[in-house]
Order: sequence, then structure tokens, then C-alpha cells
Amino acid sequence: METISIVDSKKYVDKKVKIGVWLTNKRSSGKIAFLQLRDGTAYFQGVVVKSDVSEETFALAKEVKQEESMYVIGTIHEDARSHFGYEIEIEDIEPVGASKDYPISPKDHGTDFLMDHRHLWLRSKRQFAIIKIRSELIRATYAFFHKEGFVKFDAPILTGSAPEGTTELFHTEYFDKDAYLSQSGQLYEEAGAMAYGKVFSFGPTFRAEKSKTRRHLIEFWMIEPEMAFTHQEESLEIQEKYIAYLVQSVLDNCQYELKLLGRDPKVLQRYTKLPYPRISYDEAIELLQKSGDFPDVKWGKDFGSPEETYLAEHFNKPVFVLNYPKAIKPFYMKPHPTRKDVVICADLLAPEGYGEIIGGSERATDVAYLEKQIEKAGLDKADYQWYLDLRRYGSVPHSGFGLGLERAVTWITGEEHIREAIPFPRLLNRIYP
RNA sequence: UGCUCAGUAGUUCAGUGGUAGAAUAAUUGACUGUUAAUCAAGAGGUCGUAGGUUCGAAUCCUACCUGAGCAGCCA
Repeated sequence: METISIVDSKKYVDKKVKIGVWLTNKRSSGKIAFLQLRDGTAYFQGVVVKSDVSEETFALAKEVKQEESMYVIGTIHEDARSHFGYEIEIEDIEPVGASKDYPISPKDHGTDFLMDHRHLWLRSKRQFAIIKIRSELIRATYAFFHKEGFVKFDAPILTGSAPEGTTELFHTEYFDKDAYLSQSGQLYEEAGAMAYGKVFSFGPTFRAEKSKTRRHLIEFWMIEPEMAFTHQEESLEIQEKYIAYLVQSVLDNCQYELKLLGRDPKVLQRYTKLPYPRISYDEAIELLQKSGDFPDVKWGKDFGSPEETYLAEHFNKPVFVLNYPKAIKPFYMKPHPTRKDVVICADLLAPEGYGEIIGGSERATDVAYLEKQIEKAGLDKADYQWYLDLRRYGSVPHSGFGLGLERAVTWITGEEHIREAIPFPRLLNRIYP
């Protein structure tokens, strides 16, 4: 008799097996008991028939509590009455760990209560599906960049200076010096690109912003590729290829999870078709003005989330918005060759109201220009000498972008709020558990 | 940080000045295919905290605490 995982049930039809499980719910009558089981790979049902088992086993089946752990021993059957398609007819139960008064019942709960019990909430079906899809996106990210010839190049998490000003950085100490938690690895990725051509980082990012919206986390994971000898247009091609690859991977490997979430695969299918539309910032402003719904939209202003939602809905698939005003973008973006007021950059807006999931640009290569921009931004030139060296010693055209993992997870799973897209979200006023 | 809303049983909520309620979970019992099972029973409360108004406050007032939604900022 083999010990197996629930997800592998179909390979063991009519075989006797043993599975380590937790009880999620139970229904019983005088002569039959239905145990809802999970083992971290899937959810299915065990059936205990009184006339087929010992008195002790049936008594155990009636006694087990929610989230009690045990081994069940029995025979796998294919059964159309089961949502999973298979179930186990239990012959014997070996209790492992008791459970009493499990706080999360099968009924409704509020967000605050669930977040206070996040360590247990993660066991429930929706959370299982979301975290599994997150894991698939991580797997697919490594697979994609490996396939495309990128080197994984880790940026430091402790930094001595602030790429975009210190107000939104977490301050800490580095022995007797000030230090900050990384809010972006991008500048370091540029050094990596000059050393190894195509690189990407994938790590945690910290923003001490007092943001309190459905699309912000204080701590989140970001993927930041950077490519030497690459102009913006080629970067956009990599970006859309990457996004389509992520969506396709979920379609290929997470059908069960999508079903648990009630996420329609047909909708996702649409996002695998390339290319994604590209419109300029100028055109986006015009579109918004023509719609009549945004009287406050003016050239020079950044888009708020209602504007982003409108634009993405308009195209019904992810859309690139190109070349934003220089004044609202960071210092390192390459100025437009014929226009002084915009930079070579693009945001990718996800459809269905999920907003910006990628921000990227071609990087400025001119030392004098960068020095001026650093000064204008009120940053200390001394902190950026190493960065300017990248331009002093064999500078090349290069481009890169950043993808917020949790935003991608939220969009692909169709979740309402970003807080469920990471196991333990760090939110304004929440650092427990 | 601003605006709006909310804190009552383990949980989700009703109760808007006069004895603290429902559903559900948990507990006990019945039931041979249940899918949020069903049926029955008993049990479960410092009404967010502090102060005030009143004969009387869960209810009205003030302050504070906590959370949610939206906005700004961004990925």
C-alpha cells in the first residue's frame, strides 16, 4: 500500500492507499459519514460506511473535528457525485493531531477576522488556489527568463541611498550608518546588464507609503529585468511575451485552481494573444477627454485608477501606454529624441480594472544629462557615482521594466484585493501574524 | 494623510431612549450519498474604551482606539 497525495488520486483508482490529511468539514448520518479532506495538494471527500468498517473506525469518523489531522486508509474510486471526480472509501483512520474549536467556520467572516487568522485562513480553498497560482507564476518567471537567456542577478535589499527620495523608504541602521530597505533593485540591475547582458532580479521590495488601496502592499515582490543593447520597442516585445507566457502557464497547469476560484479560463485565453495594443500618453489623454467622463484630465497629469481602468477596458486586453511627461517620471529614463517634454517609457495596464502591472523604460545614457536630473530631483550626486560609471565605461542603449508579482496574481486570479495575493501581507497597520 | 462608513454571542448581523435578539459555528441526540446537508435540544453577552446628558443609554453627545471603502503615491 502506497502513501499518496490527493492530487494523484486518478493514478490509483481501485487501489488501496494511505493519505495524510486534515479534515475541513464533515457530514454524517447514522450509518454513513462524509469527511471533507485536504492534504495541501487538493480537496476531496472520504466516505465511511458503517457496515463496511469496524465500530471503532466509524466512531472515529463521527468524532473527528475540523482541521484535525489524520491518516486515512482506503480505496480510491472514480465518482461523478464528487466535485473532484474521485473520492476515497475509507477503511481505517489513524488520528495524528487533535483540533478543538477551530476559529474559521465554513460560513461568512469579515476581512479583519480572517487577516488576524491569516496563518489558518491560508488552509481554505480560495487561498489555496491563489497561493498555488502565485507559485506557478514564480515558476513560470524563472522558466521564461532562463529560456530567454537571462541571468538571475540579485540586487541588495539593504541600501545606503534612495533611488527616488527617502520619504517612502523604511529606515534602518547599518552599524553606525543610515540604511534603507530596497524599494527597487533597478539601478543595480543596470550594473548587471552591463556585466552580463540580460539580467533579472526577483525579490522583496519595501515602500513606506501610507497607501491604503486594493492595489498596494507595504512589502511586495518585484521582478525587474534589464537588457543591454536593447531599445524600448524590443523591451516591450519581451514584456508582452512574458505576460502571455505567465497567463499560458496558469492555463496549462492550474485548471483546478481556476475552477476553485470560479475564474473563467476563456477570459484569460484572450490575454495570450499578442501583440498588446500600444497607445501614446498623448493619445490616452485624448481618449479620456473624448469619453467625457474625466473632466479633470489634463496633459501633464498622471493617471488615477479610474483613468487606468477606463483605458484598459477600452481595449479589453492589456495595453501599453507610452512616453509619459518627463516631469512625472523618475530621473533615469531616456529623454525622447525629438520632444523635450516626454521620456521613453511605458506602463502596461491590465484589463478588468486591475491597473498598472508593469512600469518600464529605456534608460538615459548621457552622463551630463543624468547628473543634471539627479540634481533636479534633489538627490546627492555622490551616492550615484557608481551608477554614472556605467555610462563612463562602455555605455550602451538599455531598457528594463518592473513587474509587481502580487498585482499579476490579483489580476490573473480575478481577486478583488491584493492582500490575498501574498501569504502574509504587510499592510498599513497590519504586521501580525 | 484626507473624506465616508462601521465596531453588539466564537463568527455574520438585527436592535435608534424603557428586561440583550436572530442565524450560524461549537456541544448533545436523530438520520444510508451528503456538497454551506437536514431535524431537535441545551448553552453561549463588560453592546470597542473613557467620560458626559438622562429617572433610565447598545441607542444621544465628546474624545480616543480599531477596522473597512474610496482618494493621493506607485508595481
